Amino acid sequence: MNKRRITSKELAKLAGVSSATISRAFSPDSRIGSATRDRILAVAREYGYQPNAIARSLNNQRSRLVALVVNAIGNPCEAEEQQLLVHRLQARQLLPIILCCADHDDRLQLMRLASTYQVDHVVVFSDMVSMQDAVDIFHTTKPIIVSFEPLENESVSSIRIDGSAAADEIIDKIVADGKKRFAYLSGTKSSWIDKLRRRWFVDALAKRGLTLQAEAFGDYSYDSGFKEAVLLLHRAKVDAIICGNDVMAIGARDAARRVLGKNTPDDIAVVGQDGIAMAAWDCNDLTTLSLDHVAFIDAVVELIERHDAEIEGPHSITLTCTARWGSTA
Amino acid sequence: MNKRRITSKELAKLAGVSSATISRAFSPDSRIGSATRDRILAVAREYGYQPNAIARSLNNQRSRLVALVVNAIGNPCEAEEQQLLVHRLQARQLLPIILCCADHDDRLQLMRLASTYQVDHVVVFSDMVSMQDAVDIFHTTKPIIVSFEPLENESVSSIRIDGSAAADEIIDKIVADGKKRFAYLSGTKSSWIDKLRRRWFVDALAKRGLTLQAEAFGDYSYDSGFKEAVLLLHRAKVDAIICGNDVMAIGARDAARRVLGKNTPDDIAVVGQDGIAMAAWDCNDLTTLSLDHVAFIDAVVELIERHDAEIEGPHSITLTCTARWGSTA
DNA sequence: ACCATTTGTGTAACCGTATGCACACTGCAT
DNA sequence: ATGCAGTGTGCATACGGTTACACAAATGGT
Repeated sequence: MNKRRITSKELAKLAGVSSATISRAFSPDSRIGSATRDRILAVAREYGYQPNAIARSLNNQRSRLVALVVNAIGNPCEAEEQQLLVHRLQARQLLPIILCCADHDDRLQLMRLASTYQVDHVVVFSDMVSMQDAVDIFHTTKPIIVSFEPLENESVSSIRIDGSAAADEIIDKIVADGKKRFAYLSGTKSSWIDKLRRRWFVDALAKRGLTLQAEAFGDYSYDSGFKEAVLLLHRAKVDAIICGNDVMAIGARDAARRVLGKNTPDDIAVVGQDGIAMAAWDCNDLTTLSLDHVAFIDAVVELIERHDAEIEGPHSITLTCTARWGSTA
Repeated sequence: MNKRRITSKELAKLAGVSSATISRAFSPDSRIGSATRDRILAVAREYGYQPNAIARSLNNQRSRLVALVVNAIGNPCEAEEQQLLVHRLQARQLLPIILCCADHDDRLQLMRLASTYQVDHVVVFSDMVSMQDAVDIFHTTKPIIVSFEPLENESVSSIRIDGSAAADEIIDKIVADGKKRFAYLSGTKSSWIDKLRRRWFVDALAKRGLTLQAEAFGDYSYDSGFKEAVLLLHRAKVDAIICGNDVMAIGARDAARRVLGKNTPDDIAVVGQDGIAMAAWDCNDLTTLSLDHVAFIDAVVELIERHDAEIEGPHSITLTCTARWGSTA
C-alpha cells in the first residue's frame, strides 16, 4: 500500500535491459526489437510500471495538459460546451486543467500558476479575463489562445460568433406579434461577449426604428435574471425582454409569471441566448438565439489541431447562430 | 512572440548568481540574502521568469495536481459540487484535472493516464468506476481517494451519506397525502450510489408496509427521466415517483404533465434527490432529498488537508441529508 | 567471403528545478 | 589574534524519463 511508484531504471534492472530500452518500449515508433518490447511490457504490467508523465513532459517540452479558462463549471450555459471539449480532449489523450475565474479573486495569478505547468494549449471561454492578459501570461510558451474576442494585432487564433441574422429573425417575429417595448438584460457589465450579443439585438431593433426601453445587468445566473427582471418590470413598461443567456431568461420568465403575473408569450416575450439543452426542456421551452455547440467545439478542436501540427497562425473561424423557437416569444 | 520560456540558469546568468540562488529566491523559507532575493525577483519580473512547475514537481515529488473523477461536468446535479471544490482547490494553489467518465469508453485507461501525472490527490465523484479500480490504479502513488463508496478493507478515506431519515420524512408526507403506489426511477443501473439512495426509500416504504410498484433505469439525464417516466406511467398505475436525481425528477414531472396530463402534487407526487439550486427555481419547486453541498465539499477538503498533513488514515466522515419541500410532493 | 546496410541496444547527456554539503565571509566574544 | 556561530552563495547531484550517438550483431547482395 502506498509504496513508491517503480522507476524505469528499476524496471530496467528487473528486465535485464537499460533504462533507454524501457523508454523505447513505451514509445510507439522507436527502434526496438519486438521480442524485447513484449518482454518489457509484460514485466511492466507485472510491476505496475507506467512512465512518469511529469518527467516525460520535462524532457519532451510537451505536457499534454490543456488549460481551460472558464467563468464557472456550475453554470449550465457553459457546462455543455465544456463537457464536449473535455470529451474531445480526453479522446486525444490530453488532460484538461480547469481554471474557474468567477470565484477566484486573482484571475491573473491563477492563469500564471497554470502557465507554469507548461500547458500545451489554452482555451479561454471566460469573458472575465481580458484577452490581452491571457496572451501576455501565456505567450512565453507555445500555447495559443482560442478566444472569441477578436484581437486583431496578436497571433491569437479565435472563433467569432455571428448572431445578427438570428437576432433579426427573432425580433421580426416578436414585432410581428405586436410587441414594441424591448428591454435587454445583460450578462455581466464589463463582458465583451455580452456587448457583442447585445449589439445584434440593438441593431435588429434599429432596423425597425426601435430602441431599447430599459436595461439591466446580472451575472449570468438564474437568481440575477429573476431579481433584475422584477426590478426592471417594476420601473419600466416593457413587453419583451432579451436576456444575456438562457438561465437568466428562465429566471426572468419565472419572475414575470410569479411576481408580475405576466405570462409568455402573450403578456410578455422572453428570449434567451445559448441554446442549451435545458432551454428545450418541456418546462422551459424557451425561444433562444442558439449556437450549435457541437460545431463550436469542432472549431475549437480544429484550432487546437492546427496548433499541434504547428500550422502557422493565427487562424480564425466564424460560426453563425440560429433561432430556436419556443413558446416564450 | 512564442519565444521559449526563460530558464533559471539563464536568469542566473542575467542576475549574476547561480541557478541555486534563483531557486532559493522563489522558495519562501530558504537561506538567502533579502537584497539578493529582491534583485532576483526584479530581474525575474523583467524577463517574465517563473519557475517551471513541471521540473519543480519532478524534483519535489509533489505536483499540486488533483484528479477529479466525475461522471460529467455538464450535469447540474454534479456541477454544483464540482464548482465548489474547484474553488477551494484553487484557493490552495492546487490545480484540478478533470476526468469525465460518462463519455469516455475506457475509464480505466483514463485514470491510468492521470495517475502518470503524479497527482497529489484523487477525488472520485463518479459512480461509473469501481472504487477498487481507482484504488488499484492510484495506490502506487501517494494519493488518497476521497470516495463515497464505503470500501472497508482498504486505506481509502471516504465520505458517507445518510439520507434515510430524510427519506422517511418524505415518504411520511406523501403517504399522509393519500398516495400508496410508489415507483423508483434509478439513476444508472450499476451505480452503487443509486443503490444506496434507493435503499433509503425502499426501507422507508417497508416501515409502512409498502413496496415499490414499478421501477425503471435512466442515466441521470432529463431526457432519460422524461422517457422512462412515460413508459413507466403507461405500464403501471403509480401515484408517486422517486427519482435518482433532481434532473430526472424534472424530466419525470414534465412527462407526467405533458404526456399523461397528470399534475403534481395532486395527481402524482414527484421527488428528486441532490437538492441542486435548480430544484428551487420557481418553475421547478421540487420536493427533494437534499444534501448540503457546502458541508459536503467542506468534508472533501478536510480529507484532502488531512492527507496533505500526512495524518494517518483512512478517515471517514458521515453527512446527513435533509428534505427540501417543494410543490411536487 | 566481403562489404554495406539495417537493426537492436547501451552510454551519456540532457530537460529545469531543489537541496545537501562545502566554503567564504561577517560579527562577536574570548 | 583565535575560535565559533551564523549567514549567504556555489557546486554537484538527484528527480525520472528521452534521445543523439556509438557500436555490435544480424542481414543481404554479389
